[in-house]
Amino acid sequence: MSKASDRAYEQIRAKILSGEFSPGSQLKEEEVAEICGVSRTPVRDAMSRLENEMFIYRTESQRSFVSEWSGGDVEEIFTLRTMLERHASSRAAERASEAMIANLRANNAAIAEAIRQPVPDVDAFLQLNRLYHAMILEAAASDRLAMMLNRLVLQPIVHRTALRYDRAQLERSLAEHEEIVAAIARRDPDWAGAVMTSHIRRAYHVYMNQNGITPEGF
Amino acid sequence: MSKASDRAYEQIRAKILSGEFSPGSQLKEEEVAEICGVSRTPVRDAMSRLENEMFIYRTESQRSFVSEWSGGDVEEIFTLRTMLERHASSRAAERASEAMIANLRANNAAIAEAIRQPVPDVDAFLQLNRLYHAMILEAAASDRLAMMLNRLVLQPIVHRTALRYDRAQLERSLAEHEEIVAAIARRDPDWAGAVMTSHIRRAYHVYMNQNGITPEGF
DNA sequence: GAGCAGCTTATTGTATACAGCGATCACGTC
DNA sequence: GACGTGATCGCTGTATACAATAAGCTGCTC
Repeated sequence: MSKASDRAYEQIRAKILSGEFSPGSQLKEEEVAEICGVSRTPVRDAMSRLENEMFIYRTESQRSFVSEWSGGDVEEIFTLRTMLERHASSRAAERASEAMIANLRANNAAIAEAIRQPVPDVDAFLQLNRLYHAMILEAAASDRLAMMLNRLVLQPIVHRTALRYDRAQLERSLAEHEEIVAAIARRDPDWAGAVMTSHIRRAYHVYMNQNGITPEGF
Repeated sequence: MSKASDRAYEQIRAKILSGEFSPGSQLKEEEVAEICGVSRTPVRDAMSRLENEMFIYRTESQRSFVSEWSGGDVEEIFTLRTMLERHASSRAAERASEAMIANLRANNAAIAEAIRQPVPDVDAFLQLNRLYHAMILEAAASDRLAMMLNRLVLQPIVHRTALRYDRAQLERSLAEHEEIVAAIARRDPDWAGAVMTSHIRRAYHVYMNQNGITPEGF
């Protein structure tokens, strides 16, 4: 969107994720406006977006507070993501054009190059990974699905910076990406959906382990 | 939300659904503000909500237009609704408290009474029906699921006023509601999910028939 | 006559002032 | 001392004025 409103959005979001705005604390428009160096108008805009994304919630009297997240929320997000992404890849298997399939393959090749460096380029991996999921979503050709999923995917980035990737995990992720493309190319929605399901579920368990929520290995 | 912003939202939405704001036409904030008798501020609020619900879309230069709907959109909405409501009723089967189950049963009893009048009370049916789905959603205990589903359910009301209900259809709908509650009471998520799936799919086909999109009976 | 430059106008973005509503606290009453 | 009741104040909702940006038009050039 527009500049001031965007900057406000990014800043507030960053402060929530970093903990500077702690869970449960109240966000007052005027106060936030001063911090962001803009007026209340763009702040209100930003806050309504953040409310949609469930970073903040409002009481019945319209006061805003930073959402408090539990392990249950993380589970919920991944469960919904699983359902939606499975559906997206099934649809993609039915609808993707040859050009889209070629693009997916090219993306996977780029990922392979990024992670097979002497020291894997994790930033490049993450970016290409996002792009890959976005391409699947585009191939699914469902605006509403895209909207729901995008809102959801924004969220679990909470502790993302803390995630550690070893080479085996990166390779496994790539192998799944390739299998999904194969399933799409063969026009097999069940296959595509199944691989995507395990792809997301695995990501979920990696996430939970790394955040110490489930102590045992997998 | 607040009063002016809410009224603007309702008015704009109504005018879109009635066709007074025709698909593809531009909505200018000032113009709409005058029509609604409020200032641009609440209109902007309302329009951003409507954008979220995909009633309107914005160009890259931030101008707003009324969305143009196709049969594909309707299919998409029902498909997503099916997936989400199936999930909701499965979760409800795992989590609903005894009190909630009792409430669901009471609701179904109220529906029975409404539709078994000499002339069925369709308005009461529709309201109780909405309540029923809201209760399932509450029992599912997933805020994000609720948010997604609510945004989706708002939409297909497009031609709702045109829907005709005969007694057999109402009875069938009630029977499904009762079966879903039975499945929840038995804590059988697959059963609950399956009945809900067919419940929504049937509604979809009724809708399509009544709007003449699929000519053949079912 | 086609295409581009620059101006004009239409529309959205932001700031600010004021209105309204609910929360909170102080005071009085039982 | 607890609880209701009223006043104060803090925060959000709305209106309006102004700024910025993009679309469209006009007239110029080739």
